[in-house]
Amino acid sequence: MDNSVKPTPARLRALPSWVINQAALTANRLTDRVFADMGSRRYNFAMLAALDEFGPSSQADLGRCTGIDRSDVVAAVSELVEQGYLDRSPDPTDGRRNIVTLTPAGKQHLERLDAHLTHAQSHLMRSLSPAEAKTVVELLARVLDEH
Amino acid sequence: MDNSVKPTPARLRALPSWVINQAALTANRLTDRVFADMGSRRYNFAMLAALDEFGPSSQADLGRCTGIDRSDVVAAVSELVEQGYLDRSPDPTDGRRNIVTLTPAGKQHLERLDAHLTHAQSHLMRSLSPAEAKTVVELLARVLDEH
DNA sequence: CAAATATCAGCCTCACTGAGATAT
DNA sequence: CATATCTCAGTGTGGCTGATATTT
Repeated sequence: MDNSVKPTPARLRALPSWVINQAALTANRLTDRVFADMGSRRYNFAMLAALDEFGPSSQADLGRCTGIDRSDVVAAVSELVEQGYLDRSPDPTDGRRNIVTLTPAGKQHLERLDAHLTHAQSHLMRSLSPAEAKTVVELLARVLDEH
Repeated sequence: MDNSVKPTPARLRALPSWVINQAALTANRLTDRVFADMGSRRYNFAMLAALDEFGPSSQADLGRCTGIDRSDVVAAVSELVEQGYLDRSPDPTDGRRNIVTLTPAGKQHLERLDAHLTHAQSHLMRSLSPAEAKTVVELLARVLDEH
């Protein structure tokens, strides 16, 4: 055994799954701090973003388009309703559903979060050119589309 | 509210942290299943890979080069010792340290894991050309180097 | 009847913190 | 004395499962 400083093992560095996971850890550390500073969470932001883009939706739809589990959607929506950022009411045309709606305060909160998040992204990707950052997003998006 | 199938919100699709995190979830689902099938875990593989590449090491060194927390290294090494894949013995030259060594069975196990992992990687990245997959790994590696 | 929705209770792993005992 | 290592106990979250009640 020697005492020299050791780099990341080559077997790990060459493994897409490992590199992607380490990058996700770094990304989550940065963004979760932003969310915590603003009294929110990743899932909450995803709910707000979906409702802003698609308008009032059922919880099941919210879960499907964000990839968040049905059970976690319940918790995130409940928290956002308590904070006054969402309204939740039964769907008059389908008794199984709730209709979730973005409030004006929710829209404001979304924009605040978005601004801070944008800043965190450029910090995260600061070692890449804008074109390279775009490449990463596009290639990973293609990976996601196939799974 | 409409009932059409909704895609991922644009605000999320454009967020590097979100895309990277979703890719990591996909990658971890695939690899963790491989590990589970072979009675192992991500952290265990990282320990084996580091010891194979650098030779006998202290637990602190293992944690540093893999990015795994000191406390989780203890657990992973203990499990691997129980399975007969590692030896752990006190460092005669430094009473604070353990020297962790890969056993022949551990080396064998590493190679088995590696083979199955390689297969899982090509499944994960199947929508990208080899060159594109390499690009993703290289760009994300640069992101990691800066954090 | 089968399928979809919302909710709840609980699980497991990962990532991490803090503190202690020991050694340098 | 300050620093480094190993260990243990415990925390929090994220992601997920299973069951239930209700409705379509």
